[in-house]
Amino acid sequence: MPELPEVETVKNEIAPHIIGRIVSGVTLPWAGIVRDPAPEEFIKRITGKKIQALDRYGKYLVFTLTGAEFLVIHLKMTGALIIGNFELPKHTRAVIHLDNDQNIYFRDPRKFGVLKLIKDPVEIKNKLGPEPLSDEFTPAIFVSRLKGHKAPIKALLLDQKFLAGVGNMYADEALYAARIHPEKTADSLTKTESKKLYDAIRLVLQKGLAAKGASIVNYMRPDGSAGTAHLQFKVAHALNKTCGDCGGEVKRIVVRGRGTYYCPACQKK
DNA sequence: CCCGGAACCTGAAGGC
DNA sequence: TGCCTTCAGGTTCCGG
Repeated sequence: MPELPEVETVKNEIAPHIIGRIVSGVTLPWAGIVRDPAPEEFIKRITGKKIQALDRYGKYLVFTLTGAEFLVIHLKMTGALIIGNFELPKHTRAVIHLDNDQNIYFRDPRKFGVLKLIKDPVEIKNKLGPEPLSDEFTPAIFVSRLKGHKAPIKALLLDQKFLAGVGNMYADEALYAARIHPEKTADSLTKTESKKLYDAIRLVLQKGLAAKGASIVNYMRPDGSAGTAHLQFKVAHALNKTCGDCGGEVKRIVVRGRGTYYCPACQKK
C-alpha cells in the first residue's frame, strides 16, 4: 500500500519524465476515478496545460499546472502510476497523455484511487499534520503532540492530521523498532519511549525510501519494477513469522479496525 | 471532540 | 475443482 516512501518514490521517478511537458489529452477507461469536477470538465481543464511542478504532501501527489490548476492524485490502497507508452496495463482507470509521447497510466484494481482538481494546495495541506522527514518535525514537537491523546498510539500514527504519510505498514514497523505495544495509549508513553518512537518513525521511512518503497500488494515503481522495502520488514504482514530478535511469534491483532502486526514478547504493554 | 462503523471496491484466500 | 463468504485497507462520512 502506498505510504510516504512509496508516494515519494513515485514522485521522484515520474518527475523527470513529466516536468515541463504539456498534457495533450486524457483517457478515462473508468471515469469514476475522477471525483471533481465532472469528467468532461476535468479533461477540458487540464488538456493543453503545462506541468510546472510535482509535489508530495503526505500520501497526496499534487501537480502544479499552468492556469492555476492543481491536479491531485491519491493512490489509496492499490493505485500505481506507470510511465511509458504501451497498451493499457490491466486495471488502468485513467491515462494522462503528454506531448512527448509518454503517458501516465493510473492503475488501480480496487478503484479507491482519486483524481481531482483543486484551486489551491492549501486544501490538501490543511488536512495534514507535519511531514515526518522534514526539519520542522522535531522530537520536541512530536512529544508535545502526543500529549492529551487517549487513543492507542497505533491509531494516532495512522491519523494523517497527527502525522502525514505514515500508513499501516510503517506504523507497525516503527512501533516494533521502538519496542512499543501498539495498543498503549499515546499519552502513556514516557519521554524516552516517545523519543525512541520518533527516531524509529524517521528510520523506517528513510529505509523504505532508500529501498524505493514496499511492493506488498499492488504498488510498483513508475517503470513497472518492484520496490524492495518489504524485504526488510520485521513485522508488517509477517503473520506467523518469527521475531528476528527474540524468536517469538509475530501476532496479528485489530487496533481500531486496522490489522496490526507486532511481537508480543518485544512490545509489552 | 472522540469513537465506532459503514461505505467505497475487487482480488485473494479460506471454508466446505 | 469450485462456489460462496470473508477480508484487506486510506479516507470520508454518519451517528452515538
